[in-house]
Amino acid sequence: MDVLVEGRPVSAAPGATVADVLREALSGKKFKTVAAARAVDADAAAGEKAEGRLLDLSAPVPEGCAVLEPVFADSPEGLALIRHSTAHVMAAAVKKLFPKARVAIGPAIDNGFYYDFDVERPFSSEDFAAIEGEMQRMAEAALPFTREDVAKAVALERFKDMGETYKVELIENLPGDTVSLYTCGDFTDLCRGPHVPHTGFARASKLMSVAGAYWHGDEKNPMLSRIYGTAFADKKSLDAYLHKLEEAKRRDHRKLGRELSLFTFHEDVAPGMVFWLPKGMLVRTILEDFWRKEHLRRGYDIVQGPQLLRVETWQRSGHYDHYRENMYFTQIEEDAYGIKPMNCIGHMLLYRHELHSYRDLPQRYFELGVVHRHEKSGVLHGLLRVRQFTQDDAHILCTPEQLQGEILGVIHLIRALMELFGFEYKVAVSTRPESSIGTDEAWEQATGALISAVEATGLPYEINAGDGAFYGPKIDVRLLDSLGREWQCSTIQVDFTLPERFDLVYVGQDGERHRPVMVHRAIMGSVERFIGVLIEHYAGALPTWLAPEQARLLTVTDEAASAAKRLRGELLELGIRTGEDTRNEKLGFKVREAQLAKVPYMLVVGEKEVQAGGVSVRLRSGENLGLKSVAEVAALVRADAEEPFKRGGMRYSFS
RNA sequence: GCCAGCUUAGCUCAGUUGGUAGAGCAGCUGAUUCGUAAUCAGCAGGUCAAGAGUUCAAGUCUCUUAGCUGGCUCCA
Repeated sequence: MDVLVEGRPVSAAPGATVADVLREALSGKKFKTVAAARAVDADAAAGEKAEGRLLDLSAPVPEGCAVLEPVFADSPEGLALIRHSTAHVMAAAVKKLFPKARVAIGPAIDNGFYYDFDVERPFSSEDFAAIEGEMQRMAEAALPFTREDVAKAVALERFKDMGETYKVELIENLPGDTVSLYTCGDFTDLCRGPHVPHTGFARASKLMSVAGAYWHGDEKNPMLSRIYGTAFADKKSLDAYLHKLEEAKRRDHRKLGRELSLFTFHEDVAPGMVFWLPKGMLVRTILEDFWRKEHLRRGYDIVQGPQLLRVETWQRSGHYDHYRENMYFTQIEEDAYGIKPMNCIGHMLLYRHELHSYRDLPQRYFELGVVHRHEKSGVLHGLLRVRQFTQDDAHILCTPEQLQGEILGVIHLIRALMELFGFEYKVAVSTRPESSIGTDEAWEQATGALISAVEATGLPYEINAGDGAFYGPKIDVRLLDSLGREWQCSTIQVDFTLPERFDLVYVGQDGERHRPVMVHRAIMGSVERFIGVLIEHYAGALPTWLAPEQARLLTVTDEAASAAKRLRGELLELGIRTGEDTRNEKLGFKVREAQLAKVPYMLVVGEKEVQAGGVSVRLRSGENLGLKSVAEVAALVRADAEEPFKRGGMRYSFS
């Protein structure tokens, strides 16, 4: 039988293993880094999309196999295998050191792997040294991973004998009559495979952290002790990854927020609520001003509703039944009030203020609305997950015929904003959750409208089944932070239910009253979160249009102080946010501080500049532009600030 | 909420087997007037997160509470 390997035919003798064929086909050196192989059958190979299946190197070449592709250790697929196998090695080490531990599951994940254990005493990072030591010994021994396929009943018997109750449960729920087991050293585990040939592939690994995790992710189940680790094809890649993590810590918005004096928290006073310092508030103000103007330009009306609404209203809206857990309540005299967790009710009551004609629709209400949501304490995270935040919220009331167009308009606005900042983002459509209100028909209609709108834009998207809001399905857009974690920002939700509950109407062409459709949408999502992601995205060096201090005058000696004060006044007049550092310090020190504050333009004023009536310009990149006049500096800053707006459909009014 | 770890000066962190708290930066004072990432000296700054317990003695050991950090979806 002939098999194609890297485009060349190789003969496979009867009974030959995958390893035999690959060793034959590849030079000896190259073969050493092969972790597994991908086999494609003859009939599948003829098709366009031949995916094939992964095989152990020790497996026999399957009947009818036409193509064998080596999976190299440093390929993404090979890495996943190494990580999965390293999880087994870790489990073996844990079983050796803690014989009572019962094993649950141990998959490879994005940047490594984990394994869950049921132990009397949860693991702590102090256990790592011992476990890593044992793993290292196994890696050096290069023990083979051996596979056996056994009948389910046999496997059940074996794992029951070992007291591995989680594995027993897993086997019971597996389809088919046989299961595959992998043994490495003294440790046998239920596993679909494949694995790397031996534990030598697990030499570049490191345990990262411990965490509690529920069996099957369900909080009703027992809590297991999870150990996270990572593994790479070689030590160098592992070190590079660890270095990258260190770098990411430097971009952490919480650290930068303190260093740049943007915001602070007083966790004991108001956990999960932001105190905005002057510079941070300035960034917010600039962003919000820009955003209000952009909304006015796009036909939105700016409105504002109250913070507190009486509890009866929340009962009517359904929030009391479906969202009470996350709401704050307060009692004054005889009346109970709920602090708004969302802005929609206010906007509906605004709509009810007058009778609307179909000619007035769509009506788009926009509000930078402050909402409070009582999130569980364990999930709070800097600006990215807070309890009080500001939504760039809008509610669009329109006729059913206008719905599609309105959704498209919102998606275009999302794209324009993402392009302005150069964000990468992911789109998902979330469908009806268990706890929800409204008819099946309305849900289907709304979900269909969202999906066809996304498809019309050609953006790739995924479906999150059951992840919708209680009143309607939604489109979500998620951004990534410096560690690659996803944070939801934009959301578009179609709602046929609340207009019903609050009896919203418009008068149609026919003179009859009709029910409008409501679209809830937020683009930044939360101004707090969006700024948090922005800080990490730019590593604190905000683009010039958003920089709280666009330029800073640095004096060389006291002699230049009065000139600096005058120049600052002139720049402020020209609309440049300018600071000054006239302290009695060396220039090098002032440059360093301005650099750390990530001020885009450093303007040095010394004897030379006073003589010439200008400033010496240094950029935060370190580049020196030489002597410039005030007018030239203002033009430079202005052009720099406006630059990002040349890309998309956004407008920036310099003021 | 649950699991682990953490909480010492404004910030970043030391603090030995339990013996009574220390540094750098920041702040204040003074000297210095200096050319593109840290001038020097002095001063001041702490109920060691809060509370309880063990002990002759607790930052250190035990318990409780609060907060923070990382996890808790990705099917052996």
